[in-house]
Amino acid sequence: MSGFEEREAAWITLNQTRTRIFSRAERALVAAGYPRLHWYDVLWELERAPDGLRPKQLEQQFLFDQSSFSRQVARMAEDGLLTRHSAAGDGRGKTLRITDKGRSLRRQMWGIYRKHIDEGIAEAQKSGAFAPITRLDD
Amino acid sequence: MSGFEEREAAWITLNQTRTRIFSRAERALVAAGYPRLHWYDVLWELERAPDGLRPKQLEQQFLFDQSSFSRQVARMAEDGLLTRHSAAGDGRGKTLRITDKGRSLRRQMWGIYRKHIDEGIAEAQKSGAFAPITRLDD
DNA sequence: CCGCTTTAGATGCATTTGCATGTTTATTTA
DNA sequence: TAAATAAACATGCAAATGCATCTAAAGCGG
Repeated sequence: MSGFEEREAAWITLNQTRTRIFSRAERALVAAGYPRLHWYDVLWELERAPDGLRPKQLEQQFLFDQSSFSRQVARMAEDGLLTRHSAAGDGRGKTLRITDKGRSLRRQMWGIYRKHIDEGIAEAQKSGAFAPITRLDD
Repeated sequence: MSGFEEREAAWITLNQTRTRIFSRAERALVAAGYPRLHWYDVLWELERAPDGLRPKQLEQQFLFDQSSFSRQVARMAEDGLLTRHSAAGDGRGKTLRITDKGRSLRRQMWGIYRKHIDEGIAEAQKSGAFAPITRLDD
């Protein structure tokens, strides 16, 4: 019953659901003049980390490409959304901290993002998209 | 019980699971000298469509950007993975068809892709990642 | 049949990505 | 502890992306 084909069916619905929600949310954010979701994700993690985070930690968590992320962080710093101090006790690294502007932007983006999450997940439930996943669970 | 916070928790695990599987599969594919997964997706849809598909259909299904997809198709055609005939009965459009080379490549990629799907979904089950989704289901 | 609007797809151009590599600092090993 | 190796970011460059726009073919109202 829990053969490979069910795992693949689960993957397909999982992927479709995530793509649908992600695309809609991004379109809505861009249409409203906000940055994209990978910026949001960084702001959110930094907001939850009072002592800041090292770029390396975020790269690994989000599986970002190191060099792309390095430049993304630079752009976010230029926009005043975060700061880069040199890391205490490690002369190679940086410590990233969110700014008030970053916190404020994240909150505004969340209003839009959340709406699409709620709609998209509800929609997926209704269409039974998660059934294969649920079945895998028992 | 089925409040908004559970939907958001479902979204987070959904997204993490898909990112993990996707990234690992892509890395493995690139490391093995194969194209990325958005090429795979196109090959797969074309393989299941004996009469071919219009680019517009694929764009909408995958929520690809139109211009990016137009060029992706051009690259795939250059590589001999698909053909572009002018569409019967519509002078504006094209009909995309997979080639034998495309079919063969898709099958090879599937060997790698499938492994990561199975491992990733199994891993997500074990860690209880789908519990929030399951709970939303009743 | 003729403009007017819409649709399918391509393309110019600026931005972003990702691989490879560079630079600096930390860590390990001989 | 000096030399070799590894780790954390940054950067050069070629390729990919995405927005705006273009072209050509349908579709449509008169």
